[in-house]
Parts: sequence; C-alpha cells; structure tokens
Amino acid sequence: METTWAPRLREAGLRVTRPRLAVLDALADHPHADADTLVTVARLAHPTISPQAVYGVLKALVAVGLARRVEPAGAPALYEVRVGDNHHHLVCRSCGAVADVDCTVGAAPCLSPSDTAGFVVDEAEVVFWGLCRECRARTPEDTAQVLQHRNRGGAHA
Amino acid sequence: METTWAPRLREAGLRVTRPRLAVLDALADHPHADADTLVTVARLAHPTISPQAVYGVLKALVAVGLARRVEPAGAPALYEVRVGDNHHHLVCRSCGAVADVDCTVGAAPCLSPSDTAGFVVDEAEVVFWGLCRECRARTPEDTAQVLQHRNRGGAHA
DNA sequence: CGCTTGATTTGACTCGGTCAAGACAAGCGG
DNA sequence: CCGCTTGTCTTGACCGAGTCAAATCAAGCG
Repeated sequence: METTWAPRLREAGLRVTRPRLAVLDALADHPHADADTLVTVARLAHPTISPQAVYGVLKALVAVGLARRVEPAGAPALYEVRVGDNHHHLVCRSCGAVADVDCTVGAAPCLSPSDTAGFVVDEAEVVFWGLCRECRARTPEDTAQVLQHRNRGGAHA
Repeated sequence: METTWAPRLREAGLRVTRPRLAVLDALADHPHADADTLVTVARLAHPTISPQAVYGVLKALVAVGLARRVEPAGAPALYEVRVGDNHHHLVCRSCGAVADVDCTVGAAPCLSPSDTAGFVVDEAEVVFWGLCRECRARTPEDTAQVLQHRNRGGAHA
C-alpha cells in the first residue's frame, strides 16, 4: 500500500510527524488492530515511540476522520483507516478476529426504526457476531457452547 | 411490575437471595441502568449490598439468560431484563440515554451479509446513534457539531 | 535561522471491572 | 426443626485500557 500519508495529514490540518506516519503505516498493514498491536508494529519504523504517543496519534486521526475507532463489546478498541465508505464488521466470539462486511442494501428496512422515540438517528452501527472459519475448524465440539453464550438476546440472521 | 422473581431464579438453577431480588427489582425499574446505578437503586431494598455483589449477581443473571448486557462504545455496560425478544437500541451521543427499538422486519437484508468471509453468524447487533429529544431541545446550536463527531464512517439511515 | 505553536514524552492517575479467600446462608436430607 | 453442603456474598487487592497534565521537542512559518 504505502500511500503517501503526508498530504492527507496536511489536508486535515495536522502536522506530518514520524509517529503519525509510523502509526498510519501500521494501520494500513493491520486493518483491525488494537492500540497495543499498533505500538508494537509502529516501533518497527520508529523504535522509541511510546504507547501514549500512539493513543494521541490515534485520537487525532479519528478526530479528523482519517481513522475510525471500533469498540466491540468486551474487547479493546480497534482502529481502521478504511473510512468514508459504509461498512460493518463481523466479529469472532472465540478469537476476536474482525472482518469487514459491506452493507449491500441501499435502504435497509431494519435501519430505519419505525419508532425512534424522539431520537434523531444519524448512524446505524451493525456488528455481526459469530465464529470465524479457523475457530470453527479448531474447536468444532465447543461451537454449540460458544454460540450459546450470547444467543440469549435472540439471533437475527 | 414486581414480578415474582423467585421461581424464575429457581427455574434457571440459581438460589433465591436478597441481593438477587434487589438487583432484579432495580433492573425492572431502570431498564437500561449501568452497574453503578444498580448498586444505588438496589441499596434501597438492601442497604448493605456491595458493588462487587452487584457485579456478581449481574454476571450470574446474564449467564443464565435472565438479563442482557449491552456495551455501547465509550460508556459503561448497561443491563436489561428484557430478553428473549429481538430488539435493538437507540443511544444518545450527548447524554447516553438509551431507548429500545423493535426490529419490525422479519428478514432484514442488511442483516444477512452477502460475504461472511467464512464466519458463521449467529447474531446481528444494531446500535442506532443520534440525539434524544431532550438533548436536541437543550443544545440545538451544538447539534451539528455533536453529529459531526461520529459521522465520519458514513451515516446509514 | 529562529520563532511559534502544535506534537510528543514522561509519569501519575482514573475508571470499570475482575480475582481470590474467607464468612455466610439457601435449601437439601434427616 | 436441625445441621450439612454448596453455592453465594463480602472484603480487599488487583488489572487493563485509556486519560490527564507538565515539560520537552520539533514542524513549518517568516
């Protein structure tokens, strides 16, 4: 990938610094990484970067819209540079793996709730929970039990 | 409301204790309360209950399916006793208020992702983000700014 | 080159929640 | 009704993820 991030940063009104380039490259290589992973990866390009610097960079990137923060229940926050399009996420209950999924429907009925209780809705966030291919293959006998864990609210699909 | 919780607990294989009844009553009165609120409310019925006891009770209730845990991004977890039906949530970006919203669609297209990347999906979790009636009325001038905050990923509705 | 201002470093700190050991009581058999 | 067993509650220490603040540093301007 190796996009030239510098102009993107400048367009957004941010200065171009080594920590920011290192984090952006790390994000491009690891589409759904948590802060801790990004520290490790970013250190390949910038060995002295501190965890707090990464938090600061990520906060700045999210604030200007260059990155997006995703917070699956029960896991540390993940970050991604794929922004501007409308996509959702598949999350594996077992290993936490995340995959992107496009919303192929223009006007999804379920996403325009009939009774909004006076709310003005500006975004619908969808998370699909399940088991990834690897975890299904690795622990077929546990599948039923794992699925039972969050099945209580009623499955949708 | 004052449902008789005792048989529900016993059916689920749990003992009937004062802390559990207090927390269940608190949950019935406060449909989307966080753990801290539940401690406060439960203490009206059981003044000596400890926060950790509430956490323990909630964990037990969620494990047997008598309660559901909801974790909106950037806020402490909420609990509700409305289980078994399939409903989603409206969350106010400004004050964190939560409202239930039924999914009135039987088979929602967006909830059956075309490409599941090898995942077996068992649940689709939907969170609608926006502003509640009160916050819209209270801070009309801030509305645009607040909405800008998470608008970056592309609004759905 | 040097200034200004935003960015980074360092370290302490907060919050939400978990873990573990012992005291306690629900619900069983007698 | 009594006492036992086992699950539950209490108490207190602990943890991870993330934030805050002061001081240092450097990007980008003139």
